[in-house]
Amino acid sequence: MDFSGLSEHSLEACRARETLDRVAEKWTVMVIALLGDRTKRFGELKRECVGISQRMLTVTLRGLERDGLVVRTVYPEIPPRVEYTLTKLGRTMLEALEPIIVWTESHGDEIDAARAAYDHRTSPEE
Amino acid sequence: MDFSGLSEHSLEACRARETLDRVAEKWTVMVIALLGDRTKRFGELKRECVGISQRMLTVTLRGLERDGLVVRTVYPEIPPRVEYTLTKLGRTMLEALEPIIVWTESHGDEIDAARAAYDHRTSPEE
DNA sequence: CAGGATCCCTGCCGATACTG
DNA sequence: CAGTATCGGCAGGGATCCTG
Repeated sequence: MDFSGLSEHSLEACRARETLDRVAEKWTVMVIALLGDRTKRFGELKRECVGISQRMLTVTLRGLERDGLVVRTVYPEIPPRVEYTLTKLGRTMLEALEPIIVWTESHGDEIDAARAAYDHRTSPEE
Repeated sequence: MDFSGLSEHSLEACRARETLDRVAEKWTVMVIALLGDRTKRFGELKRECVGISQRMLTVTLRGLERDGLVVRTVYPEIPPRVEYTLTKLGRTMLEALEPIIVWTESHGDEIDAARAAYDHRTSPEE
């Protein structure tokens, strides 16, 4: 594992953080993961992204489209139908995301435990 | 690659997102990566995290300590010396982070290009 | 040196209402 | 159905000043 690019060159690091901001955008990872299955419609994503607002789904999808991670296809029908699909770039990103997604799923408990222990140490009262 | 856990169970997905929020915290990834080299002092991290404020470095490190990803060691000297080290859990997280860090470094240009093309399509004026 | 405490402002994001 | 537009709260985070 070589992180010299990150730790030695601040420019590289800044660049990485810049791109990571996109990953960090609250709903990005979930939307990308949901589209990993297959092409989906707007309403479908909205249903599966529990808790997301209509506005944020739109904003997130626009951002992903802008970054070339997702393609948006509009079918001129009534009622309208819009489908979203991962691009090739989007799929490589999902692959790169997989380890950290798996990590969060398998280490969530450890973090909760560490957090509880920390909170108990710092404020044992109550 | 199986993301059925993410796409089929919204609870799992929520859980993952919750943990990912921590990863998303503006400086988390950079600090973790910088500590990947070796144990470092507060001032050292501050110098290497170009652009971070003193406050945010403190806040970030406290969060990481709380989550059991980093250990904080205070040496009772004058002037004070405080060192930060990745825990075992922290190192596994860094490993899981590596692919996406590498991805951002190697696909930054593609994203920039896609973005420029998108912006040109939607607002060609100027 | 390594922070704690304050002030303050920006922009993220949710809620709501409206449209092709 | 799949958006756009608008308003508003509030928390993330920067700048600054102070301390053991």
